[in-house]
Parts: sequence; structure tokens; C-alpha cells
Amino acid sequence: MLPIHLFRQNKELILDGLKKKNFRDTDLVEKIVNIDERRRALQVENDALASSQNAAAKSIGQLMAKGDKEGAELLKEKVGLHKEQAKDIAQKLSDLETEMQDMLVRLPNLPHSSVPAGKTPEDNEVVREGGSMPDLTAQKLPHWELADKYKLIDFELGNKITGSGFPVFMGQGARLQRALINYFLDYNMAAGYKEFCPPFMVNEASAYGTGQLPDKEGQMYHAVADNFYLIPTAEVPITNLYRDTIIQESELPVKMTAYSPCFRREAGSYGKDVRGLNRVHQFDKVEIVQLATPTGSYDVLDGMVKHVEVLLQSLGLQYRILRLCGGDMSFASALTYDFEVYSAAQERWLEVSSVSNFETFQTNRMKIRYKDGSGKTQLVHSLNGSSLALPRIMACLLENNQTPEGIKLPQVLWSYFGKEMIG
RNA sequence: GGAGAGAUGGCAGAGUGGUCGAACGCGGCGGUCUUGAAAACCGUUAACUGUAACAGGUUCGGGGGUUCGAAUCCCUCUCUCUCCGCCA
Repeated sequence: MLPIHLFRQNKELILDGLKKKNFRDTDLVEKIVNIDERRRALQVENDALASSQNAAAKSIGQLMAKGDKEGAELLKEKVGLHKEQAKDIAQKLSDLETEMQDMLVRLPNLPHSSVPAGKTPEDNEVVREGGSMPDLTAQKLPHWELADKYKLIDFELGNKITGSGFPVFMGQGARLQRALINYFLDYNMAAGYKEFCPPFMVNEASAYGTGQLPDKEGQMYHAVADNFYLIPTAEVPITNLYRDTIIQESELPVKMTAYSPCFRREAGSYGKDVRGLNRVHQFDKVEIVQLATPTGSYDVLDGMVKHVEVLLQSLGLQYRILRLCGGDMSFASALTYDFEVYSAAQERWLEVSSVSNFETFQTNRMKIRYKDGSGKTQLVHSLNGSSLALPRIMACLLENNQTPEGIKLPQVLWSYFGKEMIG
């Protein structure tokens, strides 16, 4: 959520930012400015009235204490006259506040100055590439065929017990999942991230805090009876751990990591995008989250990007890092780097991580603050990234490492997987 | 699922209609003392809103009500805890 003072001070900045993000409903900005003005005028009126009522009530108390019953009664009548008026103003004020809030939460975050303009993924900017292309001259099977060949994943069985997009991992496939999760968590912990195992369902306030509500209502699974949402990412419960808290500056940056399954309805997806593990409704992911001071948050972001990059290198995958253009960024993000790994068998790039700085967009909703050196409380910046999402990593590991003898795993996984080859 | 208790500042915990934004304690910050630290002592320390700055306003889990006046009384919702039942 954008801070209201920005609308008063620099409306143009907001309009420019929204344009870069290709946000259409820019009328909202003017409406918000307008409502804010009316709201403040009404606030002044309301406060003045409340002030005089408070003073009168106090006087009555004093008169009563002195035993001047008559004087008290007289004053009571006087104050009673303004009650209806005060109530009316207070009601109008609260209506305006609600209206303004509803508009504010519909506006996305503003993009950082380094975000390239653009509308589609084609406009994303390649920051750098790494790793090397595997040699797949002997065989070049897509991961869904490899999964079948080595009995790693049963997509049909998932259809039966739940529906499409809910794969069943089994045998060496299940073991590889567990190996990856453990490896990722250990890697994050070694870098100073504290491990959490959060709830996989959250309440409305949490989903709202990180920006899934109201923006992505239809993308989350909703347990209606209890009004809980299945988490689309561990970012939601983990960031919300600090909702409504004031952090000591000495504790920053807060570094957290968590494994969780992620549930996404992915309404509107189709075709080759959804084949095999490319897009599923339930998948596993290890997430990293940081809370940082406003001055240090972009260094923190760079650090997180490097962290994920080294992790990908350790898996021996060919990757590239993209700086997302305004039109491809998420609602809450100010700057996002996407990591893609190259699937040699499918001959396409697959997104495996997304690392973002949200600045104060989430923390303003969640009221996550810290006391700075001068004792002033201000909002922290929140950042997060996947480190890493499993399905596409698994897809690329299977495809890019296939040999006639089996699938050769990168060395970092050997101890976790228990052996060097799937076969 | 049944019965009961409760929700107050960073924490802990008083306060049951009138100078209560809220005692005492812990913690934090500043100071005295000390070579330095600890201890002791003194002072200070809620958030939000609002203003150029003051003033003013709001907030004692959320919402509503009673009253001139509500942390305190009533209604309602949410959550937590204890006991019983069921159960991984």
C-alpha cells in the first residue's frame, strides 16, 4: 500500500510509476487526493467538536464533585444538543476513510527507477547468464517421459485422487524432492537465515498483509468454512510473523527461510505451459525472506540475488537472470529479478526463482516498523525470493543430466539423495 | 463437541463509570559514580492522526450500544487459556 503522504506531496511520481507498471485505473489517484482533502477538512471539524465535548464532560465531572448538581444539569443539556451533529460527522468521516482505504489497496506498488519499461515478458532485461549448456546428443527426453521411465512421478494417479496439476511423487522421485528441500534449507541456514516451519493455511489478515488480497483473490484456494486460504508461497506466513511489530534496529536485517508446499489455482493457464511439472497446482518451494532498513534494502536485494545464483551454480544448471519490466512485475513489487534455467529437452527457459524488493508496500499494510537511530519509528523494507522452487528445478535436473545409463545428479545432492544416479 | 476464565503499553501486570493515556515492576534510552564495566541512585520511555510548530483528536482484542462522560456497564464478533470428551 502506498503511503498517503506521497499523494499529497508527489502525485506525478505515482502517476509515472503506475504508467510504467501499465496500470490502467489511474483515475484512482485523483480520487484519492480528492477524498483525502475532504477527509482532512472533516477531521478538523470532528476534532474541534470532540474537543469541546471532552471539555464539557470534564467540567460536568468537576461540578458533580463539588456538589453543584444544578450547574451540572444545565451543562448536560447544552452538550446534548451537539450529539447528533457529532455523530453525523463521525459517520461521514469513517465512510470517507473506508472509501479511501478501498482505493488505496487497489493500487500496485511503484517500480524502482531501474525497472525497464515494457508490457510483456519479451521486454524483460537479461542481466547476466551463467552455467553451460548440456550435451544431449544421445537422448533428449522431456522430463515427463523421464519421470515415467524411472517411475518418479505419476501424473495420472494425481488426477485420480485430486485432479490435474497435483502430481504424485514416488520412489526415487519422492526422495529427490526431499533431498532438494533439505539441501536448499541447509544452504540458506548456512547463509544466516533462520529456519521456520509455518502454517500452510492463513487467515484473511495475513493474505491481505502480503498483498494477495484483494489483488489475487481468485488465485488462492479458499477453505470457506473457516475462511482460511491455502498459502501460495511461504512468503505469506513468514512475512506475517512480524505483522504489527516494532523491531529494534539492532535486529535488522531479519533473515528467515522456510520450506512449504504452495497451492495455486493458476486459473487461465493452458497448453505447453502446463505440461508435466511446468505448471502445477501444488508444488514445493523453499523461500527466503528478509526485513531490512530502507537505506540498506537494495544491497540486501543484491545479496539475495547472489545467494540464489550461487545455489543454481552448485546444481550445475544453465541459468539467466532477468530484471522484470514494469508490465511483468507483480502487484506488490518495486524491483524483481527472475531466475530462469534452461530446459535442454524442451528447449525453453523455465522460471525457478523470483527475488523482489517490496520496499514498504507490504510493511505498510502489516505495520512492520523499526526504531531508527533518532528514536523515530518507521516502516522497514520487506524482500523475498525463492531459494528455490522445486518442480522446474527437478524438470531441468532430469532433462539436462540424462544419460543412457540413468540420470546423473550434481555432486551437492549425493549425500542428500543417497547415491549419484537415478536409474 | 461440552463447561468455565480471559484479551490493557516492548514484556509482565494493576486498574470495575469522572483530571486514566493508564500504577508498580522488568526491559530500553540518558545521566551520576567508575580507569572501564557491573551494582546502586536520578531522570526519561506507547502508537496512530494532525500542525510550519504548538494545540487538538483517536486508540486498553474488533464492531455496536448506554451515558454529559466508558479500560471500567450492556450486546455482538474474533481470538487465547483451563478442565472434560474425541483424536495424530
